[in-house]
Amino acid sequence: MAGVEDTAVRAKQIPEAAVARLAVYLRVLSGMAEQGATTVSSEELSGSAGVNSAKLRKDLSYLGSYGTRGVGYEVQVLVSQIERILGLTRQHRVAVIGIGNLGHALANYGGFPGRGFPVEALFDTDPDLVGIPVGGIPVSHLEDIPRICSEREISVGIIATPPTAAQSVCDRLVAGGVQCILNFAPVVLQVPAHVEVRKVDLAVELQILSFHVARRADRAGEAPENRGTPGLPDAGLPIDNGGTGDGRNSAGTDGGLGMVVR
Amino acid sequence: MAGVEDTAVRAKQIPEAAVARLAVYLRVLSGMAEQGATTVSSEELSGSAGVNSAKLRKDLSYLGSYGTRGVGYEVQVLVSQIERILGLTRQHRVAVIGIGNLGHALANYGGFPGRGFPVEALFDTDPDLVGIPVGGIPVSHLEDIPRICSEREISVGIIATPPTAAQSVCDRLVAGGVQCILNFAPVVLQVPAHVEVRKVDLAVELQILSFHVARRADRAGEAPENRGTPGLPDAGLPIDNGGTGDGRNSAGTDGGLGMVVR
DNA sequence: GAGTGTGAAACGCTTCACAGCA
DNA sequence: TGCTGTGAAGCGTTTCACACTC
Repeated sequence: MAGVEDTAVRAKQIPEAAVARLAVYLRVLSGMAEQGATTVSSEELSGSAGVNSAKLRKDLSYLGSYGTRGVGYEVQVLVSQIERILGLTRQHRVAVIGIGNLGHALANYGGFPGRGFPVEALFDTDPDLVGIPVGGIPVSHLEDIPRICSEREISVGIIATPPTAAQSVCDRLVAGGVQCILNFAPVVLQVPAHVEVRKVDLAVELQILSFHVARRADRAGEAPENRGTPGLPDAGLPIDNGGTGDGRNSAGTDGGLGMVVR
Repeated sequence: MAGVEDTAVRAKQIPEAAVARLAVYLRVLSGMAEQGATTVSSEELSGSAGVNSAKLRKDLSYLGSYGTRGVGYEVQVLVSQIERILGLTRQHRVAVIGIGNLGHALANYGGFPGRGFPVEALFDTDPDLVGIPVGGIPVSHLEDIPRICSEREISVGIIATPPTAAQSVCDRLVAGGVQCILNFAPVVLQVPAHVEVRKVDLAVELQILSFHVARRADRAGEAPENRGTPGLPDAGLPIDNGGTGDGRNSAGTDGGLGMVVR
């Protein structure tokens, strides 16, 4: 597989972490361009993007050398180069599966970020929804996922169903030729190697935050800087973990964020 | 800051990456417990969580030694230990700011994942919304964020507003004593050091996926396995961890999902 | 002088492989 | 025998510091 001959040799294998940041730089740069800026320094751009300048320069260096020493970078040039690397010069048709609260929000975008991610198909199981247009696109049934995705050349699937439905939806997306999946359901999806999955998990995010609060509380012994408001350590009630049972969730209808609660 | 700080006295300093996975293990374990499982091996648990067993064992070792050689781990014990480490034994009151599509979805949870994250306040600027209850809680005006958060002892703020409002909302949350912020708006927030921020950015996620598709297309020169009709190697095995309640989420549109578009 | 581009050091996370205990 | 717990090796990412260019 070596092949590397593609584009001029430059496939240097950009670190995954850098790819995520490039997307952020792109947004900041677009904002700057809109306000008329034509050049930026690494210091300036990194400040707005929330990283340090060394990291920013390293990241940009993966694109090639597009800066001018003593001056900075040309905003337009960076925008184009980042779009090129991220593959944003072509369209990626999107399908949203699970038209609950979250799915609705996604479908209503109409067309995603600037350019590049038009929503072209919606799916749900609910008979009351099938056939009805949401954000201009009629909702289809889950069973038609393979056919429709194939016909419309969908390349990205966004799963916003309850967790129990997620794997089967995923399988159908794969059968329909979808290569990328953004999964909002709290389940670890099983996919063939050629499919890329990214997961967004609200519960996990909240729990990570919780961890940090807890850590902070521990070492709060003598934190000098406090913010005026009291705060109260709030001892916290134990939530009786004993029971554990929590069971919840079942599949709802609303295909929504994954938690079911009700 | 280079300083050594009080070198870890008690805290073994669990790697950030491990913390995120612990939350996943917790969900899987809760599901197993619900189905009556009392013990698991690292092989089993890691399989369901989508990681390899060595990593799982290493992660669990940060909690202490709770396994039994030759046997495995007791599900209940792991659940309790992970909850302890993640600080889930106490409540973290949540406020949602920006009641658009996404905000609504979040507010309607009613109470978050299983236990621990009750939504106690909602905010928006829209006069038509202020005063109206959503998911049982009346919407308040952004101006009251500091007072209300302080009164209700909110510790987590979820920002689901349009990007332009995000920083000012953030400042008010900080003024109200909020320590953790989950940001759905596509902006890099500026916060004091004692506040923890996590960001969920739909646009970035899609662009990362786009990058991978592009890379893949490049080296598709002679990929033997193509997707013809992918038949799927059958991925499906039962994961069924589904059950546990937790949740998920994300994105919002109007409120912010983040992409700006032009 | 100002600011980029980058090798090399430092750091943190992951993987390996095996000792140790039930 | 079976599986956990963990030191140590391996790797990817971040940071440093400075040569180089405008």
